[in-house]
Amino acid sequence: MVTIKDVARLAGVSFSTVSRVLNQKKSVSPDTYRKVMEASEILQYTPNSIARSLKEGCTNTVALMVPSMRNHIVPEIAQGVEDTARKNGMTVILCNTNEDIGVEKEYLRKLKNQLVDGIIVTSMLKSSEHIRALQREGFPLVLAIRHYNDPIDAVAVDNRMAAYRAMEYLIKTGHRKIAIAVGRLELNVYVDRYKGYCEALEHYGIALEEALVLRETSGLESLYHLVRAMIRDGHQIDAIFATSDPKAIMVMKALRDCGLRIPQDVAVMGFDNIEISSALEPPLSTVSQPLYKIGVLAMEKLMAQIRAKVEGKEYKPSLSILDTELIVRKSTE
Amino acid sequence: MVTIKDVARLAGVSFSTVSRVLNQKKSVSPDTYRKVMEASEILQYTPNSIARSLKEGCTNTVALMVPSMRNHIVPEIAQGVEDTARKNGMTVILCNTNEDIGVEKEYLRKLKNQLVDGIIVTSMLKSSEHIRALQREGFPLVLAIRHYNDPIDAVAVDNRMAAYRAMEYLIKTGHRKIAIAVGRLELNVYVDRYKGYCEALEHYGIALEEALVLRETSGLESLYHLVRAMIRDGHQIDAIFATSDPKAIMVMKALRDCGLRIPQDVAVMGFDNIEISSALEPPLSTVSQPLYKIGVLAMEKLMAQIRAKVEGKEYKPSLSILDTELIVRKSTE
DNA sequence: CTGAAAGCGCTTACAG
DNA sequence: CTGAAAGCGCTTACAG
Repeated sequence: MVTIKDVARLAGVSFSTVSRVLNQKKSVSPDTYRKVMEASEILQYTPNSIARSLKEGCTNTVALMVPSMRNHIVPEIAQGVEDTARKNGMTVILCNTNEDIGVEKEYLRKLKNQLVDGIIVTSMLKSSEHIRALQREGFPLVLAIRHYNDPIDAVAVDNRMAAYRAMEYLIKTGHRKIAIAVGRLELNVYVDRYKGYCEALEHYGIALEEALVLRETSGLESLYHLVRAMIRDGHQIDAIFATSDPKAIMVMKALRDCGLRIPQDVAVMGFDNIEISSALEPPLSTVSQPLYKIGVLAMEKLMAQIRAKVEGKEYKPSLSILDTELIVRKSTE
Repeated sequence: MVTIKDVARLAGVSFSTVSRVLNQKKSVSPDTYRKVMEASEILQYTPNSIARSLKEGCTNTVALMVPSMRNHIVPEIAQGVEDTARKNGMTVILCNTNEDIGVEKEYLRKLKNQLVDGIIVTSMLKSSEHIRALQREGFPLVLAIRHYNDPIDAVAVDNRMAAYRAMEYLIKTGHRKIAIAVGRLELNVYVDRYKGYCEALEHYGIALEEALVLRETSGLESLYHLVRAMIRDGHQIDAIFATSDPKAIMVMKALRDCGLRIPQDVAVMGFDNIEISSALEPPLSTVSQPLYKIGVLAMEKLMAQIRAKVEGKEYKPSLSILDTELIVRKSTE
């Protein structure tokens, strides 16, 4: 391994001079500058960032905490985070909690004092008190997607409003018996989408029927059976609002297996606009979330927090709400 | 930040004793041990891993280099890598090259001397000479999915054989005019799947028709147009072998838009078995790759390499080929 | 303009 | 069994 001392020896100067040349250009003679740069080039020297981190007290590294790589929206957010981090000379550590709050705690403990300058959390649960504690200690922290109205920097969409708009579209195109396939209610995104569903029904004078509320319990498969059971029990429906695209795909499969046509018998609306939604048969109407942008913005906010902390300035956390877009395709025609 | 000195002060011992207690249990009196552990507990002390890394010369961190988070097989591999790393006290850095060899080089340069103990590369291209150079320097390195018969540790599947078996199934179920939707040939996985296609045709005495070879150029959309053009030009086909599931989904869309039924008019075979393949209409026949296991094994091999390097033992790189499985569903019935 | 020194937080031989 | 010292590779005031 090439160190600063090797460069100093080859250049014939002290190693503090090498450091000075490589970091701040001020106060070095042109001749010294040239010698150091040449030696550095010849030896292909790159400063040891571990040593620099220890000295500087910052690592130029952030953690991205995700609930699972299998979650369909995670990769696109990670793409945004990593792109932005890389462009700014930062490195991203991948922390997968597998939706396990114990693993989350473990990771935070590990990351807190040392490895990272800040954390982006996409796995926040209502009960994640250790994350709130971290923020109170002044540790740079940004929530993405999942947030619970804490005074913590966050980037998300207005799930209630987006769901309301999607429902409104279904209602205005003549649907009245609209079921919902809703995700685990421990996640506020699903609570909010469910609220939007209820509010739209209420606003348009449609009674909420508990039998049409399908609650995903154990994975996508459970939804398949709930849809089939609802149909088998004789509930007449003309639309289903699925609170995520993978749920919508499973709902479509269940409906087809019941002999129902989409959209002639039952319209299906999704949420997320994952890549393949447009290639399905029929193409899936859905709500588009700007996932990449959420990743970018989360990283930018985190860097702003880190900068403020280094400069000793105050930073005021805020909630950024990005726009969603209703994508109408054949599944609701 | 709590340091070893704070613990030493509270416990009333020297900081070297604290380190000794916390690292190797030998040669400490029970009383000292107790005092240090208590103080450490009270202060919630965790050793600064940056300082430890600098001293030890290793970081317990590895890099996972991926071509893109949008690549459908990447998240599942990452899941396997991260799970295995975490269970072994290692941390994973996410390096996204976006299929850009310049970014890849940049990352390697950054990671090489310092941050990580080893690298898992899933983005290897035939032309990635800098990766070969790294391996020759003795840097712990494992390739996953993509490899080119270099003497480098690698984990993959036998794409040629898997494609051959998939084609054999199509042929044995009565298909003769089989088109292929093949990915970019700079990736050996597609070259090998294409070879399997050719060999199966040859073995069963079916002539290879260049007009039935659809080469994806710029993204999935290009395939859509190639399929439609082939049909419009009057080429009679009874099956399409798509070399990945996303390609198969796009192919299915194109066929439907041509008024063709799947599988009655044209059977469709995919490759990868991504989660939603079973929920498509019709459910997609495909080849299942053990992606999670590939991630796990890649990480295990990397740890073995790192261990060998630390212990100064020799390590012999090897290629691990995992089994694929042909999944027959309705799209080829 | 440049070198010697201190110090970031730790680990580990080396004395005692 | 335990403390003092050296040193990992760097940065940055401090002298000169």
